[in-house]
Amino acid sequence: MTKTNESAENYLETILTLSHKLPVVRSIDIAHELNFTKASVSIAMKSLRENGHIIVSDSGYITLTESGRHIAEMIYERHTILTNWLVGLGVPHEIASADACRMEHIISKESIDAIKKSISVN
Amino acid sequence: MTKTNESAENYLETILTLSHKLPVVRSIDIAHELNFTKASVSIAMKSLRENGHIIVSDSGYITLTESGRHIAEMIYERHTILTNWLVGLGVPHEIASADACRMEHIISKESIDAIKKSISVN
DNA sequence: AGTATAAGTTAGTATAGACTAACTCGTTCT
DNA sequence: AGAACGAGTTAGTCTATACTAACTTATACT
Repeated sequence: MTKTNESAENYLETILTLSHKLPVVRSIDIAHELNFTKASVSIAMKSLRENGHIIVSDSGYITLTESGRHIAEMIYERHTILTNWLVGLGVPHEIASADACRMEHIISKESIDAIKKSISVN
Repeated sequence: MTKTNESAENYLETILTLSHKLPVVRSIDIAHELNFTKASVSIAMKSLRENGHIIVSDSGYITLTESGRHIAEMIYERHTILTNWLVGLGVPHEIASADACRMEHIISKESIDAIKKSISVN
């Protein structure tokens, strides 16, 4: 249930953010958002389903489970922290966000906490 | 010649740092340093050789070419910047260095420059 | 000389994560 | 009814990277 690769984290985060933008989230929406093929998303959703991170309704509507939401929110928070911090250093938002998207999966809890603290101090 | 994956960058950086610690650098030294097998390093060295990033002598001594050193120094500088910056935020050195090791390959030039600038200001 | 050891190489395997092509359904439009 | 489209799935492929096992070679030691 806790097993997550970088790619799984990314999908979960995307589901979370799409759920804020769209009435329902389907595989095809994720494919469009990430510029992946339907096939790739289909396989990824199968894996997320099997690991208990999402539930897919008969109509194909995807919702996060407890564990899925937990991961998605953690990653999303990291994304926000990293983006804000880079933007604060003068990095253009577009670039900051793209960098955050890659860093959010690999940075340690210690480092992200330290960054968070340093931002709140300013 | 300019093609570098994350793994190639890592090998080149390791060759550079080992060359500061050892009289000569061999494949086996890299394997020990990175905790990879001889076989993995052998294949990686073959690829670095083919891409013109290293030269391997008859005795198996590895040296960086111009392009190899260029990449290695760039990555090493990033490593130093990121580590120092995280340590400055209160992250233990061990953890900071490990995080830097992963971030150094994926962060944009813009962001690394911004971090560098923010450190020199302090 | 003959064996042991260290280093390097090769062949074949595994995993992650994307892709294309081709198929199935179900809804919609004429 | 029948074609068309949209969404999802499956099978098979590709690349990057690491692995194990087995081989070669050269040095080194008794």
